Amino acid sequence: MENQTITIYDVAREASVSMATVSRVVNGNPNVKPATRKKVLDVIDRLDYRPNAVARGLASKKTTTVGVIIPDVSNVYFSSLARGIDDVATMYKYNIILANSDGSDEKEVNVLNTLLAKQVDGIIFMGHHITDAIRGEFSRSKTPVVLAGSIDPDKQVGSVNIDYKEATAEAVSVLAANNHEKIAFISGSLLDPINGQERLAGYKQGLKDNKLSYNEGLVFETNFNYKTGYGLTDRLLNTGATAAYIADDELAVGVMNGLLDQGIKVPEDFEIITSNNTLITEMARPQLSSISQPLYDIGAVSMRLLTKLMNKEEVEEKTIILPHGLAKKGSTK
Amino acid sequence: MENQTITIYDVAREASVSMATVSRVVNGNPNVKPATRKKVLDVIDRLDYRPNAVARGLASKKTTTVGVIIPDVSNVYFSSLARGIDDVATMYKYNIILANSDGSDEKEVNVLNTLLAKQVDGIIFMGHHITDAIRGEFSRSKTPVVLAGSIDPDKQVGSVNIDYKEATAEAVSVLAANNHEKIAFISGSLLDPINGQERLAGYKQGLKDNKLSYNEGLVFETNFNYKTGYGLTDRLLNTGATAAYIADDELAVGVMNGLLDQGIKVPEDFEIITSNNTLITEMARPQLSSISQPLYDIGAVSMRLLTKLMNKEEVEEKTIILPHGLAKKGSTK
DNA sequence: CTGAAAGCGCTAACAC
DNA sequence: GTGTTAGCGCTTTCAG
Repeated sequence: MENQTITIYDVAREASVSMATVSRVVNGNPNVKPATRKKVLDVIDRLDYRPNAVARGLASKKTTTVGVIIPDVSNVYFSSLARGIDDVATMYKYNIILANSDGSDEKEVNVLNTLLAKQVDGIIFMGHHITDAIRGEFSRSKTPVVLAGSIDPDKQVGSVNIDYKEATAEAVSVLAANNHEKIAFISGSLLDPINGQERLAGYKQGLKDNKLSYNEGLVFETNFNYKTGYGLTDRLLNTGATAAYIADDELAVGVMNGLLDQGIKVPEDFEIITSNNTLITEMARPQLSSISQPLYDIGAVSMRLLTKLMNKEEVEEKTIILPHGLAKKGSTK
Repeated sequence: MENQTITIYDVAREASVSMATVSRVVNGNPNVKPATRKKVLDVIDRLDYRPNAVARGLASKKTTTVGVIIPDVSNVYFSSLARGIDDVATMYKYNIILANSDGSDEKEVNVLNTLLAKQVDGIIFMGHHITDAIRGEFSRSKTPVVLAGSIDPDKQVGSVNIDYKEATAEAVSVLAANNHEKIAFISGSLLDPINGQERLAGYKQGLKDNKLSYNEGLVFETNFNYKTGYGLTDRLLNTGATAAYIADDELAVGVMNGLLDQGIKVPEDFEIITSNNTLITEMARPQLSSISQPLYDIGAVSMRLLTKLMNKEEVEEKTIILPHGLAKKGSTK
């Protein structure tokens, strides 16, 4: 009972053609007479032959798989991007090797290296910041890279994002329009460009646009976690803030629930605008007003851009900015 | 400016040894004199040599990658499993090819085939039911398979789950203890064994244990979606139900919010127990009481089981049942 | 402890 | 249109 794997050679023999011909029909090469094509196809069917993608990869130097480096798949923000990435990948016949990095600089480098060792045709990177180590690896290898929902001030590689600065400024303006004087800014590490540069700049811009002054005491540098948000209540109230822009939905629900549990009414006593408009903004009560961004599309467009890069097509602009919006719901008046 | 990829052969030449020796040091084979090992390592470092995993895969017939078939990564239930899978995979030096199936029978088969073509060493399958087509592919290939959080009545392949029947019966008993006469059962397709067999059986068992009679009118077959749950309110109330067991968290929040928005108080007028105890049960107000299951662990244990199978180790029991619990929160009295 | 040599299964010129 | 022939980069006997 040998379970001999059947190869292209077996098919060639059975069909009395050369392996080159078999390869041609398998790859849809038109230079094959219909009759022989049919003959080969029949044998393939009879023998239940399946091309070995690994051998093909070695011979052609293309694996039709791309690496996706993600901080944490179980986080809705990232898994939404991942879904968009995979759908477009499938559309273009690519597969995805998904690797969690936990946002750890060290893991990111490790993971990137094993992905490269596996000869992926391209890489999609999601992360809060690009370390020099990662940047070095990126430029050292000629494998195309696209950042999805991640900012690299250097703009050396492709990227797809929304205009975080503008979106944040708008959110702050909405809050300011309701006569709040003290609007808090609650985000993750300010060392991450998306927070420390984009969003913070947008916050300052928003304040300025509404003749409000910037006060460092209203800036909260924390992490994107429900419990963290929930625990922030006292510190937040102590600043005298009556509204807040929050950079993450889970964090925002935490903050809101913390306020509610202390008897603070949202939006009557405190207004909140969050950033990702994920499903949880709808599940929360009151529903959370939010910047809306096309998460699925950011992933999808990233992958589409990557296919072009892998295909060495001309790309007019590899720093893509997608449109955003503002969904007013129950946490603003 | 040739960017010639540097191969094991280059290293061998530079280090004045054979490629066999280089291969040995790269693979940690102990049969190498320390001195030569060092010499080789130095050259590897100097040349910045990186083994080509594809070539290695072809020669060794092992790719150190496993395929993961998932209905939808952007669903927290599945992405939590995926996280457990990836962590253990990384621990054992495997990578994950992640493929979304949308729960479509056809896509599942396609995806399975491309995964097999890519010579994955093993497969983790998540899905609501196992079609004959899939079962056929599973038995045809000798690639080991493990089901994660998915039931196959046939038990031909490995699987990791909790005891859904028992857990559901317990949930129903908790509800019954609060003197509800009409307890609804709200789940997904009853054609899926996990719902139609396990959970429904548990529901009936729970009713029986509490001397309540089964009434088909209280069984809701729907899908796991927030909006669907939200839209269920009228039909649900019309049955006269005053409590419900719900098979999915998003669905449960939908149902609850629908009730709340019609002025029904939870848990005073209506009690709810949901099934997955994901983070959203905590974010909801009131918080949702839930069966608790170790999602991350189900993924992790699945992957661990798969490593054993791939390694041809003896496995005492390949149908693994993990413990569950019941977390009482705000949606029950 | 080390080297030689034969593949792994397929693609890609290059002839005919 | 179709066949021949080299490899792709590495692992793995088998000698020695």
